Amino acid sequence: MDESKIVEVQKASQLLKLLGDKTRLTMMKLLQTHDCCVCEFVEIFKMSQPAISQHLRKLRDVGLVKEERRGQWIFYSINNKHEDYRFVESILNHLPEQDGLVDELEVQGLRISCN
Amino acid sequence: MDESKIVEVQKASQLLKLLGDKTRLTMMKLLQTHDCCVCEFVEIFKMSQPAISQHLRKLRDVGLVKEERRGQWIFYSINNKHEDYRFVESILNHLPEQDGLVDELEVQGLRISCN
DNA sequence: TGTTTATATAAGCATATGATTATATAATAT
DNA sequence: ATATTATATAATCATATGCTTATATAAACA
Repeated sequence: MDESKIVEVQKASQLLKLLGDKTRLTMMKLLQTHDCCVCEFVEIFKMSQPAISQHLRKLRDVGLVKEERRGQWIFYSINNKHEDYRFVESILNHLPEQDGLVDELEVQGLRISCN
Repeated sequence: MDESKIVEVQKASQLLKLLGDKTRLTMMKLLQTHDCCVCEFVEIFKMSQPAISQHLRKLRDVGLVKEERRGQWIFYSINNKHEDYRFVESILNHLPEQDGLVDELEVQGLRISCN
């Protein structure tokens, strides 16, 4: 009752279903602190490139993430302008940091950075 | 980061998947304020009794709800002792009250009350 | 220009999900 | 004891989901 922003049940269940997948939920948590490109996700999740692309598409289709080309890579980032961003954020804030996953990439020299 | 209780991603995604269904999410929101029996849900959701029973079973299987027999009815209630109750609660708190659904039952004389 | 690299999309497939119908169980009412 | 009422479970089925493989696209590079 005290929560800042009200989300209609229909909308909320749609968002929860999207987040109700381990891969996508981890992606979102990661994106809270790091923009990532597709190939980084492929490494992190040890999952095929199409599989990753398809998860990102679902997140993008509802506007939870944005894509932006940087050089030869396409980077994904959290869309904090999303109408229900506060709702999503409050969920992600209950999850443990996933920075370790990105750190591993760094160690392996697989982290993409193009600023 | 400021959220009280940390939920592992695996566990969180499982819970979110459960809540990522309009019927179950509404059930949980309703149960925040009213214990309900199966036949009330059947009326509220205009859904078959087995369909309702199966949704409740999923919620019960992960311990989000408890069941208790009262006379000829079996009432369901929120299990606020659930390990991740705070997490779930914080989600439900973003949703609009669903009391109207129970009020309708009352009007139709279909509200079950046995105290 | 042609090749490589990064990503997206399409088609196909196995499994998961949510509903239905039919039936079982268990308490209540007659 | 039997019938009724409330609920659960099982079997079935259509649709959704998430992955794979194959292919398209589009920028970067030689």
